[in-house]
Amino acid sequence: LDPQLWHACAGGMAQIPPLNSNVYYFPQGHVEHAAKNVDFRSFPRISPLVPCRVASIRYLADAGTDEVYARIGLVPLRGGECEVDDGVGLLEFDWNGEEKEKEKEKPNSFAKTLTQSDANNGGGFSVPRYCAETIFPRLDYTAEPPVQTILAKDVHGEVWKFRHIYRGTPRRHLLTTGWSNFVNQKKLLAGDSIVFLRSENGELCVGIRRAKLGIGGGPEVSSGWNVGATS
Amino acid sequence: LDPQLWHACAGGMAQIPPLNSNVYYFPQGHVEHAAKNVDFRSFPRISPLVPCRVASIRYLADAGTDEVYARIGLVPLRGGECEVDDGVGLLEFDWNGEEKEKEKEKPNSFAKTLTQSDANNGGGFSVPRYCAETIFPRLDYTAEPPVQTILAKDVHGEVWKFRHIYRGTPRRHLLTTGWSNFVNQKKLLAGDSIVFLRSENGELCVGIRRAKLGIGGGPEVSSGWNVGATS
DNA sequence: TTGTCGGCCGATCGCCGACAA
DNA sequence: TTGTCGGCGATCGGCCGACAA
Repeated sequence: LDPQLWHACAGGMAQIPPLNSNVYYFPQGHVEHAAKNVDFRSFPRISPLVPCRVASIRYLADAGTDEVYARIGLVPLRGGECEVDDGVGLLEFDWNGEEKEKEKEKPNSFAKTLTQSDANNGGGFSVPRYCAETIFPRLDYTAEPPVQTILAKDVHGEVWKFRHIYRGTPRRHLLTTGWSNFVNQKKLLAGDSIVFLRSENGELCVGIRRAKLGIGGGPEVSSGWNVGATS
Repeated sequence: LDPQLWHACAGGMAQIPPLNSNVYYFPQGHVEHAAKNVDFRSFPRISPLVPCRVASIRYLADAGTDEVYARIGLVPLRGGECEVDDGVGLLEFDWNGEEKEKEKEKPNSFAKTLTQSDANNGGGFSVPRYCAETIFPRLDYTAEPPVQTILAKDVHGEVWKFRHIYRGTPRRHLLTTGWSNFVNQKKLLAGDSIVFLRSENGELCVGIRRAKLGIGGGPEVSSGWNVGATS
């Protein structure tokens, strides 16, 4: 999976530490993410934070939901080499809420949260002008109406086809034919987000972010780690 | 699962030995049914047929495909008690091909292989007259046209609703509303069979037989059991 | 008796501009 | 600029009798 598309899908709040950098590994956070109701009192000898070196990073996407995640290989560090590089050790996703795209100069991706009209069966997708003009291929505005076919690769490399038209009064950009099929196949709902990315080789890519995550995301879980402080 | 419906779905070719009867267990046939390419040369000590007593029988149906199967508990017999009751020891299914319903006096089930028109999307189901008159609830032929609602339980106990009408010139029995939904939900194809059964308590039941079995059914597999004879 | 076909009618899909937030 | 709505034409699902195997 292209790291560029991966980061566009994950959003700016998801930070991945550089390869070979030194980070802290938090077993509690890891286990709370992976499973519920693990009782750490059974493992009293585990250190709450473990200095590690980032040995490998794999950018992945769930085959069913398209949700992106990373598999990071960590090697524990021995005694003296415990200097951690920066404060970005904790892998945490928190891209919910309206995202402010604070890209530097060349924003090559755009995310939009689907409205009811976007997700409604039988409807089209209202393309924000900024997205159509900076991310999509150039449209021939001299035609009447201006129309083109958009091809976009998803995180699995599958290509999706959309009809992109500029019409209506006032004029606006819309995705029509192909859109409802995409919504149905990906099981998108109002509130989910769609990401368009123009990759470095000029290819258009498409990713999604679910409003409701496939796993986890529930209310806080007590792992028994700090029960002494709360009881 | 009702054994009556089970046998109607399995067809007359599927024989199940009586409880507590004595049978031969064939490990080779069993393993060839369960897995492919098991090399029996690794287990040269296994006897090719094992006298057993039938300790339990469970009539089951696959949750996904509705295909019926039986789980038979066998207890190996010691030395002297090896008298096998009859020749029905090998559990084998072979219901393919047009089945001849050679029921004795009270045929309470009927099977039909779906035609292209039956399975075609948007079409109905042409009910053979014999099935409509002997299995279905009595239809009021004085109405114009004669119509009734059919309720039928499948192997999971789920109830399906069909509109049964007697119309056309010449007159014939048809299932219309509800039929295409049944075909789609069960993923039926032309060549598959449908079984209607009137159970002892008068309930109507419906089962299916797939033309292509969910598992197995492929070409012959060499298990290495008799390699000496073939090489 | 029953399998297949074309007709036909109603429901749904999906593209459209109007309008307003 | 863009979200939602009603309109409406095209398509599809599904019920029908005609006809023939």
